[in-house]
Amino acid sequence: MKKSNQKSQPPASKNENHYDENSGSLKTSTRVKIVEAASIVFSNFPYYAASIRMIGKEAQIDHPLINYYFPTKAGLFQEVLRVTIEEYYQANVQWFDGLAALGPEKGFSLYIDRFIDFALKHPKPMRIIALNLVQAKQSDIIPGYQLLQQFFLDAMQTFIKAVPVKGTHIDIQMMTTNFNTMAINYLGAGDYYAGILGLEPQNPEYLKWVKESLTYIILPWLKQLL
Amino acid sequence: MKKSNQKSQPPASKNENHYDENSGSLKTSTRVKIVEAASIVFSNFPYYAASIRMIGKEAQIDHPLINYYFPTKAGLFQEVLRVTIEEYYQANVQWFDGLAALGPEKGFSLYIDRFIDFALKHPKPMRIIALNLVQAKQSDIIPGYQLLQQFFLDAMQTFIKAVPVKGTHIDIQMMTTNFNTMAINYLGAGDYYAGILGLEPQNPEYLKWVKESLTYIILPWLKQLL
DNA sequence: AAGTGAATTTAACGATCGTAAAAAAATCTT
DNA sequence: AAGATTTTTTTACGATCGTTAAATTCACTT
Repeated sequence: MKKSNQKSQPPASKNENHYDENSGSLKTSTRVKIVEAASIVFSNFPYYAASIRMIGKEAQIDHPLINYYFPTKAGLFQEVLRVTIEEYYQANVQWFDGLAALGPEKGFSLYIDRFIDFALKHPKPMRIIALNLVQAKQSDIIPGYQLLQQFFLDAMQTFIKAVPVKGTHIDIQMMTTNFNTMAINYLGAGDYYAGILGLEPQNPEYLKWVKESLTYIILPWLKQLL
Repeated sequence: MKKSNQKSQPPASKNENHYDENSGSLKTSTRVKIVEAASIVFSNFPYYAASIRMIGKEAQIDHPLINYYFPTKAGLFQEVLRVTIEEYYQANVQWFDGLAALGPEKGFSLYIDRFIDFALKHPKPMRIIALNLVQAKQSDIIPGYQLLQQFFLDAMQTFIKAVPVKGTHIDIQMMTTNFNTMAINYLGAGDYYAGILGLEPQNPEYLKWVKESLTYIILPWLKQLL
C-alpha cells in the first residue's frame, strides 16, 4: 500500500555528472552542485547560522530546489558531513605512507607537513569539523553529530593500523585525541588562533608555529609509545 | 543641544542590589537578573543560536524589557563576555598563589586541580568562551570578539607575572596558548570531548583524563622554561 | 507532435528573530 | 495627593528562517 501523498522521488545518488552535448563538456548534476555549495557554506558558518538560502545562492539555484533533492536541512548537512569526513579519512590514511622507515622525528615531521599541506589545499573539511564540534548544549545537538565523534575514533584506528605501537589503548587514545583536538583547532579555525598570535592563518610563520606546537606536544609522547 | 528622539536612559551600572522593605531581603536589580540569565543562555548556546526571548524566559521577565536595559543583543553579549572574562581572570590569578615554592611537578599539579575545581563550580565562563571562540567566517565575527582574543593575552601575562621564567616571549606564548586551547576545549566543551571518550563530563575519570593530558603536554615544556 | 514524468521556478505559509513604539503600571518628587 | 519620571507590559513591525504546494518548464518516450 502506497502512501497517498508522496512526491516524485529525486535521484538519491545517481551519476554525479553527465555529458552535455550542447556545451560538449561534463555538466555537474544539480545534486552535486548543491552538496558542493553546501560544503562551502557549512565551512564558513556553523549549522544553525548557515541557511538554505545561502546555499541556494552559492549554487546559483532557487533555494526550494534544494528541498527537492534534500527534503530537510539536517539531511543535507549530514550528507556534507559524511562526504567531508570521508574525504579527510582517505587523505589521512595516505599521510602515513612510507613513514615507518623514517623513525619518529622525521616521520612525524613529514606527517605534519602532509597534514598542513592538505589543510591548505582543502580547507573545508577541517573548518566544517571545527565549526560544528562545539555548538550547543547536549540536548539539542547538531544533526549527524555521531559522525563527528566517529571522526576521532577513525583517526585513532588509522594511526594504530599505520604505526606499530606498544602503548596501552588508553595511552594511544589520549595521544591521538590530543593531537586531533589541536590540529582541528589550529588548522580548522586558523582565523581565530592566528588572530590571537597577531598573524594571518596562511602566513608561513603561523604554519610553522602550528607545526612546532604539535611537535613539542606530541613527539615526546609518540617516542614513548613506539 | 539634546537629541529630540531620545528615550529615558536606563541605569548603566547603578547599585546591583537594593533593600526591599516588603520582603526584608536583598532584591537583585532587573539589570543584574538579565545579565545572569544571559550568561546562562550564552553558556548553553553560541551567540547566533541564543535568543533574546530565551534570556527573557530565563530571567522571568518579558523579553522587550531586555531592550530597555540593553538596546542591542550585541551589547548584552559584550557585557556578559566582559563580566565572564573578568571573573575567569580574577580566579586565574589566585590559582598561582603559593605555587612557586612547590617546584614544577607539584606546582603544576595543584594549579590544574584548582583550575578543574573552578571549572566544575563555575562552568559558565569556560563554556561561553568555548562556544563562541570558533563561530563564523572572519568577515562577520561575534560581537566583542576582541575580548576573546584578549583573554589569551591576559592569561599569558598572568602566567609571566606569577611564574619567573627564562624562555623567550615566543616560547612562553606558545606554551600558554597551547595550554589554554586545550583547557578551554576540554573543560569548556566537556560534553563533546567526554563524549568522544565515552564518558560523562563530570565523571572523575574524565577529569583525570584531562589532567593527565594537560600534564603530559605542558609539564615538560614548563620545566624547560623554568 | 502529443503525452508523460522529472526538474525547476514561483509563491506563500507559519514560526522565530531583534527591535521599536505605545500603553500601562510602578516609583519617586514635590 | 498630584505630577513627573522610571520601569514594565503589550502589541506589533519587518526580516529571515525551513518547508510546502502549485505552476511552469524541460527532457524524453511513443
